[in-house]
Amino acid sequence: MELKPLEALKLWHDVELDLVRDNRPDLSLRQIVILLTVYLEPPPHTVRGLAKKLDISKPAITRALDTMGRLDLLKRKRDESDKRNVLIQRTVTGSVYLTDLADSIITRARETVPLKPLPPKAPNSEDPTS
Amino acid sequence: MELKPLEALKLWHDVELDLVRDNRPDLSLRQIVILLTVYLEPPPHTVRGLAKKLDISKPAITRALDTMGRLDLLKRKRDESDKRNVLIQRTVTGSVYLTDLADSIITRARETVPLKPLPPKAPNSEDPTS
DNA sequence: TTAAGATAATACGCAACCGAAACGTTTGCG
DNA sequence: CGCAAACGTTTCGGTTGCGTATTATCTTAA
Repeated sequence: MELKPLEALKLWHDVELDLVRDNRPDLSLRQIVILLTVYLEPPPHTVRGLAKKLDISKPAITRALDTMGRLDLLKRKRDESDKRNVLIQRTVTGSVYLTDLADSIITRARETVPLKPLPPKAPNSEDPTS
Repeated sequence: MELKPLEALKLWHDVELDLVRDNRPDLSLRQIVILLTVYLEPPPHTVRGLAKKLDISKPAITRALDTMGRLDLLKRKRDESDKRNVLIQRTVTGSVYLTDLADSIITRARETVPLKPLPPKAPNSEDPTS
């Protein structure tokens, strides 16, 4: 995928503006990273594993799980085979949240970075982002 | 630009992971939106204008300017023609911050969403994102 | 000149977050 | 069995953020 700097920043801006404006719960950067990791990478996910992978302290993970658990974006489950562990699991609400996020990214990407219609030289009259 | 849902989320995840891991100042979503708006849209920018455009309360804008001003990501300047206004201006540090962000987005986009090398059927052994 | 309006900043109370350290529970090794 | 290690949570002190309401400053119109 090819992307110019101004296009990249505009895409970022537009998507984050969607996040800020909608009444989606106001997640912090770290929380979103945790949420995405749980949904994108294969289970199992533990507090310690996430802390290590994301370079975030364990208490910060715990607090993020508290908050996002309250929002029903993900849930905890005790590991029965080793009761010291807590397994972090996905929820329907969380899936919906991320589906909406993906929609926003895709839509904004389409608006911001038009597919080039013809390969060699498009007869475009604009050169907005050099 | 074409993007599949899982690609979009992975891109988002990877870039935010860069943000979380690097020692870049820990800006909130709203702060980043403000920063991007100031750098992407034409001046002048005022507190009231940003508050209205982004649908954020004025005190929240003021606080964000305090924080990001301390970080030298942008700066305030009194409007001499109407001293009630405060004009928000760019800084070198802020430009560097956003250049780094753009780099991260572009790099991650290249990793995550490879340009299709041959149109009909590439001899790829993987099908990670359906 | 004075009153009304506009603008940004501040005060206040509250909630969430942070890292470091301490804690309770569970496991597993000696 | 007993004790150290592993794991997640909680506590602690401090910082930052939020929205509402208020304040200080500046402009403009009567």
